[in-house]
Amino acid sequence: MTPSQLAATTPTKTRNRRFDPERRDRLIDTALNVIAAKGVAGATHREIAREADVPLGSMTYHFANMDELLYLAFSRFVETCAARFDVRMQQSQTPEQAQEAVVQGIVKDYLGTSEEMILAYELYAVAARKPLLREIMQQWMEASQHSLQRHFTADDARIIDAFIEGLIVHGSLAVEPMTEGEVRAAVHRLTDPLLLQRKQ
Amino acid sequence: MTPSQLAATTPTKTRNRRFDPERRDRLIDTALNVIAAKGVAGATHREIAREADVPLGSMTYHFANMDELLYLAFSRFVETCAARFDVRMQQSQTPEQAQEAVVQGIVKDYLGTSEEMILAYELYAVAARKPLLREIMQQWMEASQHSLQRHFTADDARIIDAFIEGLIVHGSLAVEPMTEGEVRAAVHRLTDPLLLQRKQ
Amino acid sequence: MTPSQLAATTPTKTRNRRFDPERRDRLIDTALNVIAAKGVAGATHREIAREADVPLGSMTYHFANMDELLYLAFSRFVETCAARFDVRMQQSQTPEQAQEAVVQGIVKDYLGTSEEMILAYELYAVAARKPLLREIMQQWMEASQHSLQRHFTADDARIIDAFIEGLIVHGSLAVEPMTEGEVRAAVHRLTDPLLLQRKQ
Amino acid sequence: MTPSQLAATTPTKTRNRRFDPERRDRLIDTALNVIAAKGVAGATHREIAREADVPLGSMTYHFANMDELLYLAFSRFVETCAARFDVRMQQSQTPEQAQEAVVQGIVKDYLGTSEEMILAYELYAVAARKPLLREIMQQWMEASQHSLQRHFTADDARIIDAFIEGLIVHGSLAVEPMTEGEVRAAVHRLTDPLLLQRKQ
DNA sequence: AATGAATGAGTATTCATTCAT
DNA sequence: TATGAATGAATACTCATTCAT
Repeated sequence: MTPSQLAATTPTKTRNRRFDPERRDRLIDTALNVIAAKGVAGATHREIAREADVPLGSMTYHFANMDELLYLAFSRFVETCAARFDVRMQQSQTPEQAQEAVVQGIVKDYLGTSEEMILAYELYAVAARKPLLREIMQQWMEASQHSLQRHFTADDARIIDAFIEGLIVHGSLAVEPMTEGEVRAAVHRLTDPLLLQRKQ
Repeated sequence: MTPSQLAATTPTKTRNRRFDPERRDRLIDTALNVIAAKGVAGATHREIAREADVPLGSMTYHFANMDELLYLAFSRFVETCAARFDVRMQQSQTPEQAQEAVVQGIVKDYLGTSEEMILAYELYAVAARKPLLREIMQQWMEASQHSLQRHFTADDARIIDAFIEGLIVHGSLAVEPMTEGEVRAAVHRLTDPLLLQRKQ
Repeated sequence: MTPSQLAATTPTKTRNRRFDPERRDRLIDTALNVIAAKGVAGATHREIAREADVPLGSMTYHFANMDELLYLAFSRFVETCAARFDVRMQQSQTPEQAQEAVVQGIVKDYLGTSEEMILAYELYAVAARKPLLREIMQQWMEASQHSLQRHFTADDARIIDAFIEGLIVHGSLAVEPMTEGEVRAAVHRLTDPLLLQRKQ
Repeated sequence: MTPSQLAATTPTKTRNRRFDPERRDRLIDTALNVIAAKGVAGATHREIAREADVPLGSMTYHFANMDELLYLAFSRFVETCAARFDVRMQQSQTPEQAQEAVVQGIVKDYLGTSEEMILAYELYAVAARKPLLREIMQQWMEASQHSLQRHFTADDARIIDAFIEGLIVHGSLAVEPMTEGEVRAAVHRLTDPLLLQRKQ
């Protein structure tokens, strides 16, 4: 067998890329992608390194251990989601716009892309077991309710937030996903009476 | 002292336990316990076998592979939950009793024991990735809505079911878990208007 | 989950077939098929039992161990091959017919079906390591040379037999398999001079 | 006695042998030895690692999977055999020397050492089933015929090569191995007529 | 600062064989 | 007599992490 033939069997080395200042950052994004694709269980150092085209040793150089990386990845995910929802709330002026923003938040941000939902479920599961990640989950809820409090009372915000949660879960795992119309009807049923007595 | 006598003196090694007709069934229960304790990722053949005090080879004798075991375990979990909820609904006579049964279902069956919640989250996460387990999730939803339809229209049942889902998730992962009073208030806010126009 | 759904996951039991007098015989044939399909290494009790639709316990009931089964299977294979070749030689009257019978034996019996060749290679490999199976190999050679001695001297028979062997191996593993014409030319080149001085 | 002194007294555990730059290469050789000793089926990661005094994890670090290792091992084997035969052919000047080189190649290189034959049989068997290894087999044949074409026409080379193959198989598996004299007689019977009309 | 090599613990799964029924 | 249940040893392979360079 000639050396060139041998090379076909062994993975080709495409590297020697020493300078890569944003690698750490890029690895966190890659980690999220891998979690979405294969779950937390499938998000191994090896898999993430391969996906990011980075040497394996680089993983533990940048992150003390997997838990740290998970923490960073899910933090970023939650921040992104929370910020996006806050923009929707912030841009709403009237109560009716706020209602519709909730509907759009559910339909556009979650029901559309299964990737977001998968990440959320992975976070639920892991948060139930690891306190560090549970904190992230709680920050998300607080941020979410904070956004809702731009238009609703604290108590109502909590209820609405829970409702959003439920609609998303149901909407994504049900045999036939909820339509935008169904989501809108559900949101209205809960929030219409609230609007009458809303925060002034 | 004959060898057999000697064996009697030696600390019982729990072996030679050849006949064990309900082992398969017991293993499914053990699997659920292990999933609750360590997650799907931690529910390995070894761990379940150790917990059930059964030789490792016994696992793959009884279950073709891990997915089959997961399927059986989560099926049992879902059946138990669905049956319990159906009893609550069935025992309710008036709409007001049905409302309260929903509240009790949330508070007693889920918020009380974190184990049930953890199992649910694990199921969400794994259902989002494996079609076989997604089916279970969907059967659960259908069963749940079927129970609710004893007292509510199909459309309302779907909304209420989603709301229950959200209250449970929020209730269990929030910094301070929801109290029974808060849950009751939330349920009433959604279902009170429904009762007026309810199924006759 | 209903029982019927569960059955889909667990292998269906198609049995309770107690009376099966030729089972042992059938198992030997099945073993040969499995060896041809998956090699000696892939011919496990489980695989053969599955292929023959027979309970696993039946394997060790009929055969003391795998070596015995291998012995019986390869014996049958060799007997079949040897008998077939002997018929070819026996039916040849003239030296020219014997020559052509050799050609046909190579082309029709081996080069055509890769299954026979695979079984032969598996036998070579295993015979080189296990004395019991080496005996079978030697019986085959003797039978083969005995058949050839109907038309050639003992010394020539041995040479011709080796040549047949080589043509078969080359013919079956080469990039482009030998054609019937090439085989005929090769056989003639070796045996034509022999015919002149042949056994009278 | 300090712990470190204690360690010095304990029998060397051959560990902490971190740096071993030619390990991969050595493992390929060890693999060949194990295949020769126990067959492809017996050439397990564990066995090869033990034989090479290397930790088990080292095997899958160096080779993506067993097939890759088999490929590399048999490639090396075939290269060695082919090179050795080519030297014999290259060193022959006259046709008569070439004839004798063929004889010596058979007798010295194969009939003498059963290890080489066993490796060849294992390769046949595995080549019949795995396309990747079949390629190796074909490269071997091509190399072999290329060497023969230093002295014979392409057509004759193919026939002679097949004949060599058969003589080796027969010679090694027969009840009483062929003698050098018998091999020489056989080779002469086939090649003498060829020499008269040989390549000029 | 960065990484290729290395490793021990662990993974699901397969297996020949035993044995109580 | 025949077999389903059982099991300990073994298999290929993956992994997070360590560490010498």
